Amino acid sequence: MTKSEEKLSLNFIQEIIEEDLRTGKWDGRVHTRFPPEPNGYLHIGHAKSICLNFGLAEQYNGICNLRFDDTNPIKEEDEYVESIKEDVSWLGFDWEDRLLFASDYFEQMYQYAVQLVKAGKAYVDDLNAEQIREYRGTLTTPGRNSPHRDRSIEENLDLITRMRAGDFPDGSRVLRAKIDMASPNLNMRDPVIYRILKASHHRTGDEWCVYPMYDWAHGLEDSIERITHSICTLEFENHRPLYDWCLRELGVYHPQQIEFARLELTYTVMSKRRLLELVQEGHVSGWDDPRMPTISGMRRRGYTPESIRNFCKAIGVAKFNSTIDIARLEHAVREDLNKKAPRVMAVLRPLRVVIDNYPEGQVEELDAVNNPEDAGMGARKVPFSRVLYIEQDDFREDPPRKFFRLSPGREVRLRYAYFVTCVDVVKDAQTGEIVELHCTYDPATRGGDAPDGRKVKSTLHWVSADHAIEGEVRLYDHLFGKPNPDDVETGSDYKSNLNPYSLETLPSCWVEPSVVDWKPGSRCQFERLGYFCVDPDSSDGKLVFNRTVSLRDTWAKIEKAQKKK
RNA sequence: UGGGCUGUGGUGCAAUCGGUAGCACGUCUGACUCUGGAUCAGAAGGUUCUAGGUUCGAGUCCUAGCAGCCCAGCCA
Repeated sequence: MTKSEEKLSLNFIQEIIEEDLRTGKWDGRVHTRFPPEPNGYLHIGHAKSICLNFGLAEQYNGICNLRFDDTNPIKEEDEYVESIKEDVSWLGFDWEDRLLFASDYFEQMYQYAVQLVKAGKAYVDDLNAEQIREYRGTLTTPGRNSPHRDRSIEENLDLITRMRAGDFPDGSRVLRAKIDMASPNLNMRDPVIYRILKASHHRTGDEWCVYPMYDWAHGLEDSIERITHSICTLEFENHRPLYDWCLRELGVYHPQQIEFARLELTYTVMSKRRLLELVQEGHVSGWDDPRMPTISGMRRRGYTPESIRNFCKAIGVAKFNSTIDIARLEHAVREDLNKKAPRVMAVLRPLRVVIDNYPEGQVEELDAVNNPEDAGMGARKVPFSRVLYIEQDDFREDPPRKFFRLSPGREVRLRYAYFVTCVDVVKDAQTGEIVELHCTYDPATRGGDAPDGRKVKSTLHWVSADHAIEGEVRLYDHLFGKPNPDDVETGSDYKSNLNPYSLETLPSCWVEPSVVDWKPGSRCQFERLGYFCVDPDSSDGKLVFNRTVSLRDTWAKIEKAQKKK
């Protein structure tokens, strides 16, 4: 996309920002924030928000804070803070010196609450949670005022002081904003803004026993940090009137809240609750299981930060609740890895091949290009010898139509090596299973080109049996079998759609020796198969590879179409 | 007779604040190729939720419907 095209199609948030810049609403400033609650791991949906907030700041010469919205000590942990920091920075964003915590504003937020009480706009309520719910009314009927709604300011002040001092047990009292119990927006029916929680906080320890609720805290955090555009997801639209009310009543700096649609992806689930459930029930190996849509899972799977950022840019930002086809994510990694990943040959399901006319004991080091897309990535040597492995899929004794690979009597090219022709098929006497192929090679085709100009229909990857190193390969597929995991029979839940084939482990594959020293995280393309990366489970003796994504596979499509007929 | 938001090809997003629907992903052809990859060229696919209305002209404006999503935590 060129600059001028980008200008022509601004998303609705960019439009707001540019208008603000034009009118000087924020003195030309753009200051956003990414405000995660440290109660779980980040996923690709958060990546959309991160790219949006940091991206907007970058685009308009502004800044973006990383702010932990840690107002509920019961759910929050340092482990999550650390993983979130790692993920945001891995994605390529820098919060510089603006690593912030809502908990650092607890005193100020409390003082603001006192101010609200003094203004007669908040009161301490003795109703319990159940009673508050009853008094709240329903979607179609108005609520009723609490009997404690009209306490004197003095009494409220005394009560809130004692709440903070720890005089009352959990749940016995709350501080409520005094707004309107008949409002059609339930969030405005005297929302609770402080609750008593005698819980230890991951940063403030036991300093506090009252904690602010989201609606009270969030706007104040934005205000204190002098955020200009407070970007959040659609479900907070109903909260905006309250966000505005709080800041207006206090008469403080007042950012603009803007809501956008959260990301949904086909074949996966995105809610923290469900991801946690998958982890806890052992459907996946952990938050960083390569099948998870978490940032840590995708990192382990082999996704690059660039591919995720490109994906987020490509899907756009709007207010329509949409579901993105996971093929777009896969497209984004392929596009990036195609340019960056060195090519390697590996055979996943080995079929032994003996080159009958190749001298026993001879080994040749053949030249192979590391990346045809980038000459700068150089070349390497791969050893060739008399006994090789090729992919089982690359041979058919009885080739169907349009099958171009090896079959009896047919000549194909071994990549960077020689033309070979299949002359014999050896089968297991008992099972009839093909155990070995015999071929002859044409010495004149060394390197892969025939001096007489003859062509072959296909090129196969291969490894030398004596030189290849053994490795484990883990193939991943979609976590769920249906585009929409919620598409279930009545009575069962999304988990009944878990894809039983989402992980296939191939314990003994053969990889060309150039990868011996590779470390976890290294990425490559196994030619003709897909993009892979070295998993942390690798040990000195044995490398473990994760398949990030397969290559586009035209033959698989043809085969599938043929089967349908 | 709760309120808020949204509705454009299979999917996602555009359309210079009325000018006659475009891009991407996906799908399907073909070319090229030492990856059936990549690349390149092309095709199919939309009565812009519906019905009225304003206008020379409406995806854009008006009216009335319909559908979907969100809200009754002392979660965020």
